[in-house]
Amino acid sequence: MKLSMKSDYGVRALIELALSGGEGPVQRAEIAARQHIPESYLDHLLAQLRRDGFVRSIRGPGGGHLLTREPSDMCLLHVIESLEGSVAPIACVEEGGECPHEPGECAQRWVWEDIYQETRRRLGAVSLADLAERASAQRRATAANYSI
Amino acid sequence: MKLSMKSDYGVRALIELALSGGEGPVQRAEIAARQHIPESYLDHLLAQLRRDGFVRSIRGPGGGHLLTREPSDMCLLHVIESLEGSVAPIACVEEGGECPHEPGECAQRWVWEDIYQETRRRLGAVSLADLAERASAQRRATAANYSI
DNA sequence: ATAATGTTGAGCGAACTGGTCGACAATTCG
DNA sequence: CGAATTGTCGACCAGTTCGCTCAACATTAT
Repeated sequence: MKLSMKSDYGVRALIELALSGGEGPVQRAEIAARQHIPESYLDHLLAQLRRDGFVRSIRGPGGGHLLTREPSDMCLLHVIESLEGSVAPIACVEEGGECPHEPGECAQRWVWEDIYQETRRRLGAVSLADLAERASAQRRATAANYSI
Repeated sequence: MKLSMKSDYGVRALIELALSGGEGPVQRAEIAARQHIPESYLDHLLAQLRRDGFVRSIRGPGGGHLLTREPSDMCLLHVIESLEGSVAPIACVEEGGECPHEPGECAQRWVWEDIYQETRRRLGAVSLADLAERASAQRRATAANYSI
């Protein structure tokens, strides 16, 4: 029932890009440092996110990574589904899934189906902009604490 | 984000016991056969469920497994938490958890916290009796189909 | 005693996770 | 042009988990 680090890391990376929006491409090393992600692992996540159209990249000196759209136009659900594959808690709940044991439906399925839909609904309601704003507010608070 | 087979199997086993309530102990082999669970694997699940007080067992010939309480008095949440450990989608959301990266709170945590609580709420609202009733209705329907 | 049953723990192959590394491609700058 | 900088891709790897098996043992009805 656990989410993998992929999603956590991936979302953090996107938040970082959102926070640096409009300041040109951000380099892998910088994302990794600021969000404490192993740099060579971040490769894979960025690759996946690029494949699914969340980021684009620029090679060569001065290159880096950029969001393809406005942070407010990207929801957490799509990001997680890109990285995690699916947030279905049990296989038979996904599109076209069937309970392998019982014909038609099994006794538990409706419960998980409900939880699945609710999870998707909630993740779909959160945009990258929401997360970035929260992260930035948090940084300001932390900075204020340090400066006392 | 997947539930393991443990929970699925374990819940099925308990449903089976609920359906056979009042008919004396049910043997491992019978539960396994009726719910298509590998018999020797079922051992571990029953052991766990016994440790956490959902079933008790009687040894020797004529022995088997019984629920310790009324099916209506056991909710899905407790069963799943016994078998799965926790339904927390991310570690920092559990009791006493802290985001290892960021001090205080991380930008994503609130989302997962909400989903965690909602999931627990929904699982807590479903009793074993509900599931057993559904399973039995389904069996009647299947039997009716076959008899046409 | 014997047979039927549950109990326990060791172990196993396959898959997955989190991560590293190295070769390569593209781009910029001198 | 060539060197430096950056991203891209795929192989690989150690460790863990998953689903499952098995063998040895404990308990009890007959």
